[in-house]
Amino acid sequence: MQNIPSRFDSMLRKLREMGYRITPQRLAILKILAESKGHPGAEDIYALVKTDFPTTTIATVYKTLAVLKSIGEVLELEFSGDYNRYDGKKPDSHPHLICIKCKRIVDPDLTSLDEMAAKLASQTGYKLISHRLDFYGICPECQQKG
Amino acid sequence: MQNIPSRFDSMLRKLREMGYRITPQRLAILKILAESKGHPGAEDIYALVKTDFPTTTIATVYKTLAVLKSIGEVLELEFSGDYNRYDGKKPDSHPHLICIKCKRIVDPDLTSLDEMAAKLASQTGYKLISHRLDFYGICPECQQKG
DNA sequence: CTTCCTGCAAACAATTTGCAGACAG
DNA sequence: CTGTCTGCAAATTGTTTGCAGGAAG
Repeated sequence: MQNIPSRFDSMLRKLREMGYRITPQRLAILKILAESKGHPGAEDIYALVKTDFPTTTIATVYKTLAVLKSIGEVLELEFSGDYNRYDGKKPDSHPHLICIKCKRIVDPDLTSLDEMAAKLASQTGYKLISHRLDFYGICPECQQKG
Repeated sequence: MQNIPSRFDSMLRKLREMGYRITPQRLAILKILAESKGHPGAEDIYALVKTDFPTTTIATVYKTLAVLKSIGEVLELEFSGDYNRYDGKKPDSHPHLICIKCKRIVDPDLTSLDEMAAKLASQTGYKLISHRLDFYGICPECQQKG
């Protein structure tokens, strides 16, 4: 568990380090990413930013997300049908558990994936950069609702 | 390893069973999926079909892929930036090893994922339907080319 | 014959881009 | 001041859809 201020601070520091300008819109987006418990999409973030900065547009959100992606401070989960989801709390590759009904995404505790990756790299000669592991299923709540 | 005729035949049989019509275009697409060594995208398939059936359109390819997906005879690998890729040889969830330079996708031999999934299901109460495990890296050839 | 499929074109939706004016440093 | 960022609108791209004619069964 990381506490909220530290993620916000480290994102902010990294932005400064890399020479990016600190604008109110960017601060708002950082705050949302650092605080959001789930894995919001661009539109979710946009809706939240707009309450404080009504003139903001979705393009600004996407541009800021692109910057954060490029400096490794946000993890983008791509979905070709649905919109992409963003994880600013744990920006490095990690497994996700996705409910195909309610679309909720949670982070399960899983070990042994790193060992698997290391073995794979030595077996194949690939230089592994990242990975993606998603499990698709139906969460307990949705199972009850039928 | 499955041999080529059997995948083609089982796809064809499944289509028949489910009451879908067997058209020359569909046969051509089945053949491509059953024979292709890689993980072609819709445009790749389209280009191949067009050599035999010049009037075919990409819409037909997508519609056929949708049918095959719905009966579980093809696995769709979604990418939000790039085009999706299709695997007709092994239509069930399995790990992939993706080169971020040349975009080649291969199937590594990995065990232990099923155990991991089983443990996850019992720990979380989710009913797991499928999963997706992609490793992104740089293949040996691309490492040499710099 | 009847229903499903094909081919064409237009529609879609998430994301990206170009540009002029605004603002951070 | 200067270069980057914002906001707006238009472009992009892979994929989907509606519909009329054509073919499978």
